[in-house]
Amino acid sequence: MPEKSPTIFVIDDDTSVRTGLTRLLRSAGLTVEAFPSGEAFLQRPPYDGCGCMVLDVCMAGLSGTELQARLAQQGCDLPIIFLTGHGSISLGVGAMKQGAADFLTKPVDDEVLLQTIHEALARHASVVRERTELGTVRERLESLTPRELEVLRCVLTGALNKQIAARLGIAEKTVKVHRGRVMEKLAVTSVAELVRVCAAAGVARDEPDA
Amino acid sequence: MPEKSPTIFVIDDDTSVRTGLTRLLRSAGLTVEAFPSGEAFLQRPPYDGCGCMVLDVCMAGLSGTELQARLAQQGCDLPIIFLTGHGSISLGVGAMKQGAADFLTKPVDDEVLLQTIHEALARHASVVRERTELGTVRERLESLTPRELEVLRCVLTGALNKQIAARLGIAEKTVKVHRGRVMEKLAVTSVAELVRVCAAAGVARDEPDA
DNA sequence: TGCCCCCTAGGACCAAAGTCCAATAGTCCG
DNA sequence: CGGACTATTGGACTTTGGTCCTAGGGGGCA
Repeated sequence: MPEKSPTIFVIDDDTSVRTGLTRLLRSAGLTVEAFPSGEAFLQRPPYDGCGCMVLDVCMAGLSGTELQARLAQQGCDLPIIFLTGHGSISLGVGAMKQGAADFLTKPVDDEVLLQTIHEALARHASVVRERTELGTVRERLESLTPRELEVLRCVLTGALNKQIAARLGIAEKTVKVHRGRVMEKLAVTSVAELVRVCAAAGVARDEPDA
Repeated sequence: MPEKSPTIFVIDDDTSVRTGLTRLLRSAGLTVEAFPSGEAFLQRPPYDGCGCMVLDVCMAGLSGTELQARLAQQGCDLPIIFLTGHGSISLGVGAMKQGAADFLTKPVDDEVLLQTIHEALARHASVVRERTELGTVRERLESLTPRELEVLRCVLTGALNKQIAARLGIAEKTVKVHRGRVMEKLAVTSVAELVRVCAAAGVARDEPDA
């Protein structure tokens, strides 16, 4: 199936700006959802697809940067393009330090905005892809029993089965069984693959000493 | 031995600013080198230790952002803190997008600058550490013969010795020999370690099909 | 020409990993 | 109480991986 088309979330408390932006982006073939405030956006069920946000810095209630902080804290990875009427350098630089995709001043040139959005979408597409793959691996990792996870951690250190057995106080035979199940559950066929998927998923390996 | 103390490179075409900054930073216990222009800094032998740059945006000759681009292109990873008298939002945001550590407006508060520098140094220290480790691995990788490298790439895919032998058209025995030498030269004792160091050094693995 | 490095590889083994079948025991849940 | 799941292990093998020692052929270099 084709990927779901990316969605642009426009958030601005000025109705005319909102409708103007929405019209512009829709006419460029983009899917748009517009909100009059950060609070309104937060009401929305979390979006986990590809997309980006176009966010006014200065709004009543939650400011743009406050919303940015809130979203970051929630683990939302949508790239944020800020728009501002009367911003300052430090505001812009601060937003960028917090991970904003860009920070544009109003009135913004239509072409520049579209260009910026497309760059953000392109970068975000790969972020989403990676996140999705990571999800699969995480799911598989969670199907491991505690013992299997222990064995996995040892395997990641490069320990031999007999060393693992000694560390866990069980027979080498048992280690082999767990190890086999780990490979099966994680759907890998070699230690090389195993190390890679675990590295991607951030599985800590046991410290080899102790 | 203790790490060499980090060096701050101050670049500003205004002599009084330069001496002022130098004095401030030295009194804070930092090592400083000051230059009147980007060109002057580029004359200097490349610095590969930990440090950071404090760079005026607007200078005759190479501008701050031009120097930033030049350094990035040369692979210099020193964090850059920009200082500007009359900057614009887009200038600041652009510098940040290009990877600047921060972008401060003059007159800059002494405390803020020192704080910013210390943050940059802290982050750069780990970058340097990582770069150093990477260098060791790269060196070892270069000591591999072409054939050993081929075998390594196959091993990273998780292929069995016999599969590697088939793909390279040699005896399994020979694969073992190469493989053993690879492990020795890279100073690792397990496939798990091998995969990790190669991932860190960005060794591409062979495509398993073909 | 002689030396060194690289690639090759066989023989002889040993250690490690993985597999199939079978079995015991504890825990948790309906 | 009877499954379902987990953890554990034994036996019996097969396959793989890795290490000695030995050794020939090709290429580059002093």
